[in-house]
Amino acid sequence: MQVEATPKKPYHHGSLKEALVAAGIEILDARGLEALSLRAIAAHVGVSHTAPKNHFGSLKGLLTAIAAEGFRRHRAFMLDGAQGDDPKGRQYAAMQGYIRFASDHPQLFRLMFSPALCAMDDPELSAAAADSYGILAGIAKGLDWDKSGAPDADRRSELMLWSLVHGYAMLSLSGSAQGTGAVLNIEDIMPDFGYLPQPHSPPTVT
Amino acid sequence: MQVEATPKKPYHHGSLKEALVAAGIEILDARGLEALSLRAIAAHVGVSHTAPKNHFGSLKGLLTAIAAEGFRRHRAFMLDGAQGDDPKGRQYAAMQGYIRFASDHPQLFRLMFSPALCAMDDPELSAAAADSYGILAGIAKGLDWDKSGAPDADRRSELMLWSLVHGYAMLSLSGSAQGTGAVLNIEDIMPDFGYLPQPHSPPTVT
DNA sequence: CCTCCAATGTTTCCACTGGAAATATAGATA
DNA sequence: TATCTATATTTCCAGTGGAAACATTGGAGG
Repeated sequence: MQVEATPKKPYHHGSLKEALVAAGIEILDARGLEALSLRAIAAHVGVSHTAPKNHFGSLKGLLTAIAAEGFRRHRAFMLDGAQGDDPKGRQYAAMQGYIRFASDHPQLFRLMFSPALCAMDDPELSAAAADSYGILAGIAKGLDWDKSGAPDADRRSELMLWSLVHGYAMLSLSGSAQGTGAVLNIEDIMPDFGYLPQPHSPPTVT
Repeated sequence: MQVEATPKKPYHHGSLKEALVAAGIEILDARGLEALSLRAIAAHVGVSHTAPKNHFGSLKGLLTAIAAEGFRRHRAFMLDGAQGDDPKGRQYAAMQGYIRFASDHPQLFRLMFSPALCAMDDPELSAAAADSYGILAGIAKGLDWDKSGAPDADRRSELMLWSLVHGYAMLSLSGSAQGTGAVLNIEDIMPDFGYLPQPHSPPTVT
């Protein structure tokens, strides 16, 4: 080897872990789940396909980290616009954020709930998921849907709300629901929610 | 296992199409989605891995046919036990059947709603899915959840019910819901459904 | 009856995948 | 300075789905 005209690329990337997760989400949004191969992600960062193993162990480990980041952004979507004075307005914005995240990042959303692709029991992933769920649980408490007075009424209200919203999002992504292509709206499944907030732009998630 | 006692295996299978779908569902139930390869299905039937192409075009075509059969069995689960006199009892049994199918055949259920794996616009698949959805729509009409009097109130009631049940099933399969491992119960998300039918055995689906 | 044809399977190949193992590099530490 | 360790590369391998050429068979027409 003789002349190295171009400045040499450092052997060590420096922040490969974060770069791989970011690259994965980019590929996911741009080319979908089928394009999300270990080699594709590595190439996107300019690294060999075995480099991720040092940081994530396996492809599943990397996908798990991507899903965890997905939950953090998911949470950001729910919090976005949910900062007003009106409690009901905040609830509406959060629920709408849940749905909007699913329709804006369908592939990432599916990954986040695919136990075949990521390790659901991973500490980082379950922590991020729990943070996201916490917002939803707060809203459910406000709604007070299960009036049975049972000791687990709160938990059941949460589960009802979560099932309703999650099912709506999933069915839309599956192309099974009739509203395919249309903009998802929380009022489609909660007509008595009865609150129309101002339109807003997506949150800036880094 | 199709152990044939006769010495000579015929060159032509005779009913490869049906056999492949059946084999696919068996593998799905026994070893999960990751084991469901074209080669595995073909080997299970005792045929080369390129034979399915004549009948299904590609792996996606085969998976689509498997999903369609899944919807037919899904419908059978909802109809099972929904033959009594009491309308509310029939409704309960059908909803519980929806959930029971998901927990009995989680991998098949996921496949049925995975647009990345099967062609949702396939005529056979969408017809089977529509048949299944029809039962749910009938129940929604009976519930009359959307009392807004809007012209699309029926469709919205259907969507609400479907979202609720589907979301509950999906979250449980994802391992995200708290009731992981527990037997799914429709009353967990519909506490006011207020009807407890007799226990029954799964339907015999062929 | 025979011939040819179209349907159905097989063989062989190829590009691609994730992972294992040995090796190279470079920053940190003694 | 010498080594150690984390990080990244290279090379290999079994497995995947699909394309293409070939083989087998049952059936439709002469």
